[in-house]
Amino acid sequence: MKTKEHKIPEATIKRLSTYVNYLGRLGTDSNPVISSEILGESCQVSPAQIRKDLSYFGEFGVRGVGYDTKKLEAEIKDILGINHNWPTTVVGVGKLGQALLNFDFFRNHGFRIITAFDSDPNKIGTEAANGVTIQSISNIEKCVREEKISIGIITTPVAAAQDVTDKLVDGGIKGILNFAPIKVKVPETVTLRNVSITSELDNLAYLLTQKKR
Amino acid sequence: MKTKEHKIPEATIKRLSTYVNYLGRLGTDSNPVISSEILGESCQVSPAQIRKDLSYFGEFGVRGVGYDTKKLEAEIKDILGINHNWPTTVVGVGKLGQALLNFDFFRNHGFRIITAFDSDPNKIGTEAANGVTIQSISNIEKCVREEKISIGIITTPVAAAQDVTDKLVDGGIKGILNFAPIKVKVPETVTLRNVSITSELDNLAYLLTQKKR
DNA sequence: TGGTGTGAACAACTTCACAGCG
DNA sequence: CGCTGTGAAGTTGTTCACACCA
Repeated sequence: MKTKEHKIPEATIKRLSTYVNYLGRLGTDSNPVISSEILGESCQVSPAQIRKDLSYFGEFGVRGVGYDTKKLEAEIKDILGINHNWPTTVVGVGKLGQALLNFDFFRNHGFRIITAFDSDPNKIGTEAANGVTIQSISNIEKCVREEKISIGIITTPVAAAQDVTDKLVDGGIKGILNFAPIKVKVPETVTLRNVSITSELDNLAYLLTQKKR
Repeated sequence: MKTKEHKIPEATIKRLSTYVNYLGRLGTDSNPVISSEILGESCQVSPAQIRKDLSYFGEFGVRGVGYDTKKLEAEIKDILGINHNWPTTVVGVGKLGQALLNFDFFRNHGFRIITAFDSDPNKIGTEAANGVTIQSISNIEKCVREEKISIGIITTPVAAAQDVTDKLVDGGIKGILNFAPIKVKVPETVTLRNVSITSELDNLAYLLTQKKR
């Protein structure tokens, strides 16, 4: 993979994720080769956009033919870095946390959930899912450091979000995916992404309101 | 509210959601007025961006002073259309569906969850949360039509997603928020938003990989 | 004086159109 | 011939800088 010097649009990364997701679901035997047109139809992206997205990272296709399905999937996984095994933790074992802990996706996409944390004494010590035992929030820093956990997923209530963020950071976490509907603060060295379910709903409400007017 | 003719960037809507979220959490008594600079700090958005975002919809501030906190919150809610009571349903009562059913956010933001659907006979007829009873997937079309449900939230596995989408559409649904990691298809008349948790994780993996290289 | 509102400059992203090559 | 790869054109979104006004 030859990464070119250009800055890559964030939207491109998002789409690469869509592509690899679709390619993975495709029966590779029946579809050994795929064109940007066909892939674009499934992913609802224009063929030109797909080719441009891929061109940031190299030349993966064959002119006049298309892309080798299996090879393309592997290339994109390599680009995204989801062929590693990122040691991951989930902080906050409410319903959303449990949903993530049971989410098949992780196993297939290079994330290995090592541990989970919660503040509820009734949950601590019990098994959350797949052999993952719930530990006390107060162990976060120590555990993140010792187990060399790279990624922390925050699914706590708003009130606890900044506190557990700080603990993860103190333990030396590399990246955080935050589901709590508040923008937590992290030092420059830590990569942060906020997922805002609320803003998705607000956006939907806006679009529906527009249609009415 | 005077909506101007300009097309509004989607990113603007996303930010408005952030602003209103923050304003709602603010003690309005202690902060009757807020400037774009202060608001921007909390929301991690530039002051100019905030003023531009708001300017698409009208003039809400006072020069030399700032914005009336409470009034601004109300204005943005009006813009987004989250001061209505959108009749909403959740399809798929797994862990994620349960998380949403118990999510306080809905009550405060103009979404009223009326019903929930699942295919599991053991769940049908039981109470999911807050007086919401789980019904069979086969009732979707009839129920959506009779209860005039506007918004459907899909939290089923991938395999069921398109099928329940079609049922919602047949019932006359207005908008869909899809959490299943597949791009479902809807007619032009239905507003669709896909939330991709997987792509958020992929994006985080990408950013971490970049940092390493 | 101080913070808003906004046209104009700038930057980022997408689409187009076609050259290039199997 | 057909589909990729890619500069160039077009479009969309953000930042700047300052007029404006309580």
